Amino acid sequence: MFFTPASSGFPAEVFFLPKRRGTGKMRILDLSFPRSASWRRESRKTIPGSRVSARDDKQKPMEKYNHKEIEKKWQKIWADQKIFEVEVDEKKPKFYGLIEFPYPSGDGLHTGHPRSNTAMDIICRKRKMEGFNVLYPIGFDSFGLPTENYAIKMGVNPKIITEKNIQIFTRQLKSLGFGFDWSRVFSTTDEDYYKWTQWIFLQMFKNGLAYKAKEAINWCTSCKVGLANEEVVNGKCERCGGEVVQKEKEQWILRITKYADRLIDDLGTVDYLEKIKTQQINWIGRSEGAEVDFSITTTPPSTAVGAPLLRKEGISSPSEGEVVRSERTGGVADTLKVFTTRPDTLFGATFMVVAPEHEIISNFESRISNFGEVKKYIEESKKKTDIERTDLAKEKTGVELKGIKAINPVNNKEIPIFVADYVLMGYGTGAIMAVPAHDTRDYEFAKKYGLEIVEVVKDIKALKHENIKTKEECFIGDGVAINSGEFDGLTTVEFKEKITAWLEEKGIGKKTVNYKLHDWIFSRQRYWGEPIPMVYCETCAKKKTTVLIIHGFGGHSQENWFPWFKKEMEARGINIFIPDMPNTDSPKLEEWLESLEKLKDKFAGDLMVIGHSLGAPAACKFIEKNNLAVKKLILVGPAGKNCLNLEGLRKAGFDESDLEVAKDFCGEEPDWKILNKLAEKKVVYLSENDPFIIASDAKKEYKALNPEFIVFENKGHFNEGYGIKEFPEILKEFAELENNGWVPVPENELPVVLPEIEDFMPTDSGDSPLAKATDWINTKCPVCGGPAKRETDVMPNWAGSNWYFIRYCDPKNNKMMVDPKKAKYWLPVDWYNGGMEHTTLHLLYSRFVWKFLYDINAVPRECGNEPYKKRTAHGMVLGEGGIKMSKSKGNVINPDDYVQKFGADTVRLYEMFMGPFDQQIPWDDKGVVGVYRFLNKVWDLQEKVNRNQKSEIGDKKLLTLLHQTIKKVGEDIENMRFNTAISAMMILVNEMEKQPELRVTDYELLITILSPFAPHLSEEIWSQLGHKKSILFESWPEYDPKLIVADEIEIGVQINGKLRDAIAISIKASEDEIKSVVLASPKVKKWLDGKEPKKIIYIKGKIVSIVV
RNA sequence: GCCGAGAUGGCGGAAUUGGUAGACGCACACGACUCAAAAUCGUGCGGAGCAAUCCAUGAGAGUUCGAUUCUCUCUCUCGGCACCA
Repeated sequence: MFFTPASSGFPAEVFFLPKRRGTGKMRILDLSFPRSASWRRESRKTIPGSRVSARDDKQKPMEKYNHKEIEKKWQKIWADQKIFEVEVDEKKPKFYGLIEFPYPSGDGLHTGHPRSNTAMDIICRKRKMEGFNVLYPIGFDSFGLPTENYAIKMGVNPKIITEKNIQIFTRQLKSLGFGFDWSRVFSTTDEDYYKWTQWIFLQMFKNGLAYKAKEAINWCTSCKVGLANEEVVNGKCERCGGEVVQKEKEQWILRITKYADRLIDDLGTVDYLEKIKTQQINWIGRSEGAEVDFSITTTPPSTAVGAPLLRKEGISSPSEGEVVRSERTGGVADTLKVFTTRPDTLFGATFMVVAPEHEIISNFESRISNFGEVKKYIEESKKKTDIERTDLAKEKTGVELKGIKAINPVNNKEIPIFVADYVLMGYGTGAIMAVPAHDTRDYEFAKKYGLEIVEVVKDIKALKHENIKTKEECFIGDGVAINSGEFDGLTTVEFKEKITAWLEEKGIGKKTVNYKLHDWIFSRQRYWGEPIPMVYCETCAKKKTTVLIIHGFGGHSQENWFPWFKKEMEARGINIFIPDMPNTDSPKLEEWLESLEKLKDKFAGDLMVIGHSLGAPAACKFIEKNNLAVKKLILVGPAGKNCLNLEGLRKAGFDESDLEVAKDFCGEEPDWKILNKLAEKKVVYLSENDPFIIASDAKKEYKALNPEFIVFENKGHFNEGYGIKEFPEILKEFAELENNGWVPVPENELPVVLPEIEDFMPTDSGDSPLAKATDWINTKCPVCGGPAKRETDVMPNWAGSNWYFIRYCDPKNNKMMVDPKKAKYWLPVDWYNGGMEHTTLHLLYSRFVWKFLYDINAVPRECGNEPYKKRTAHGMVLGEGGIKMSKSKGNVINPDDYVQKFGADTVRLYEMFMGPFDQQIPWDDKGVVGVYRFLNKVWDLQEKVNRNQKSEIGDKKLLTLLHQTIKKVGEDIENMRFNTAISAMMILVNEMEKQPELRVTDYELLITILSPFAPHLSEEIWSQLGHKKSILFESWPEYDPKLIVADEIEIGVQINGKLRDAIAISIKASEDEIKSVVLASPKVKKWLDGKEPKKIIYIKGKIVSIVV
């Protein structure tokens, strides 16, 4: 280790400090180093070569504690006695402490890991001593790009690298003595684990939360992988910094947006740091406002200015001035829909802006007179990378769409339409109404192009205080309406409400909520991830499914849950028909059947029919009459006379003519036996309080049909009056349907094991490297048994880390994701600590997945709808000099060296002592020495302990300090103020050192409160004090409230606000006594200089302030 | 640009219902032990001054008997978001 320069002749130790991190060199002390004069003097006298033996002889006999031996010994004892291995124990309260499981990178553990791990270890050890059944698990988040990239470079299977890295991490983590339950360890790359990650995906698919769609995705040109929006930072890849471009690709996507509201609202029920909550809320970015339709007119102005101009589908654009009403369904209306959070500024909307990608531009191509110019602008903006687009933010550009105008619905004014890239297609509707008087961006744009600015909100503050000037000419705050016709004088809040109601009434707008959050792109075109358990079957894809919904009496296609359902089905690539039936208000069965027969030719593939209300009997007759083979028949209502609830209908207010209609449809029973044969699967929805159908009768009547009955409490027919907007329960009926040919792998075939391949290189075409594994790809279709191909994309890294904390409760279960009994006991996590860098994505995703699992009862109700009760965050450990640690900078600090040199306890203690836990702190090599000295002092104190004498020795002051320290350490741990807790213990130890003798009980208390921080040392001392059991079985000490009050206190004396004196006085002294003592003090007398005090203020136990 | 956090000795930091600024640790200086070094122990350690004292918590103002703590203005640093309508 050491070498002696031949020229020097000095013992090597004089000149060389221990090896430093990173440099690989010895640090050489400069001989001109200005050491003490005596050192220089003495060093000149030294005789080379005579020292080493002398040192050995005369070294102070003080035995330093042997951290290497002690730490090894206690780590073995903890493991042998399985002290941290826990099981469900209903008799004890549980505590589940969680840290982010590490990614086993090739660099090994760095100093950031022990910071979080030690903190939670301290908390968990304290909880254990407080009597809790503590679960503190560990595992590895082992899928991921760095390993895969390394594998590509070295040509080794990532599996081998991962296993090796995990071994290194395991050894390192064990060397630090964390109280992990190692019996529960797993890695996300374990087949037993990712089987359930895949299972969760399948549940999402079956519940309509996973879909495959062709979408422009963020494509990292360097990693050759699609990224979630969340993974793109400033237009660059979060991971490698490579350029990100848009690429069209079929992707698996998870509907996280469905949970957006709950992900915000439920934050009210958890104990997270405020800033973490804010980050979640900002990321989801919910904003409430209104959608408003602006009609479009062509110039020269149409004769019907202000009337909405509508266009039939298929006609490229209307002729001048023509007004065409579109069909209610299927037509593309010529309105420009905008989203605004400020509908109250509608009167100030003087122009409109659409994003370059907006369809209106191509729809009106022939009417836009300057289309060439527009096209050029669009192409230029497409060429800009995201970075350029943001860089150019200062200067807004755009082109007017000449030849078309929009009409402001509130005042019928014609306003121009622009295309500009400051409007984003991805948010709202991709079009805005521009209100330059009250929006900075619109203001900038209007100024540049000389557009009209109409002020419609008056600043109330400015009205009250005329001298206050607003900073800019454009006022964006709330105020009072002006220039807004009948709405003048309303406050912004009132106005928003009124105008939204007005828009809804007129049918030109509605209240809307928008989110920044997008659905989560879940495909990665890589190798080292969980295979997505889906199979593509061309036969099934061709087959296609047709869904037909027959609405009820007085119904039509645009109401109830039908529009929502149509969208859901279309997203799955399913043909769906919801025809408007003839004479809906006085329907005749014959007419309906005729109209349905006309549709028949359009059906393709398997047919599924839903009959809703009066549509139910119509559906039955339709199928029977036309001898249609139906894959599934769903009836929501009575189809025959026996279960028709005539009494209920009368009570519900239907008159006799209505009942005649019911009789027309239901009077003649369908032939149930034939229907039973024609329909492969039958489901009947019932509700206990449905006025149309009596559930018990229905069950009898439908007996011959042999259906599955689904009974809802209050949802079978109509819910909440007429027309629920969404009916998610029904989606399950379509779960096994093909999604454009995508078929889920049957659950009993999981896991879909990642095949071993040789070439991991991703392709420029955007296909996963798995696409080359032909043996693996070709499989059988689980539905039709024909040849099919496996999905070759894999899941993102987040997939495994979403739910790992659930699996810890029951890591070896091969029957289910988690045993509900165990989940019920351990979950939710009581305290989760991790880095700030994971408080948006990982936290959001895992909360989403938890909520989903909660909804489908995969985690029991008792666990609640939030996975983490409490979430805190630690600051990053920076390299020396305050620079972020990175391999490329060569300043990564490996805790191994410090564990070797100073021991695990020192590393743990230093990581906690270096500064406030939540702030980022640079690592300081020298600082480590301080806590090492402290631990040695604690060890050396053993010499002072009087083991026989348990009675009063030592003074009361020490006892007071001891109990104050117990109090402080306990409180500081709870608040994660570990640095001050350690400092308090240092003060106590310094004080104990000064004592000639120590009571063994006092020393034991010190060791007990120190034990969570420095467990090895504490255990060793504890056993040397004669205890047989681990200190972890000791209870956490309580301080004596009487003892924490000192007998004598020091009180400061201020004269005219300046501190002039301090006097020591008994705690029992009264205010008057204190005042007289103060006034008698010579220093005070001197400063008073004979003057009479005007006022004497006494703050109890703190200060006396004299005013002259 | 917006949101959030922060700025205290040579360094990491402590102290807030407004009440003795600089705890604890590092570094440094001197001393003890040693032939010597390391380790250890002791003393000192914000600045100016021989001292009494004065000045000091990013800068400037204010409230108060008293402000690191509260209010206002400004500067800088860090983190998050970034044309989100």
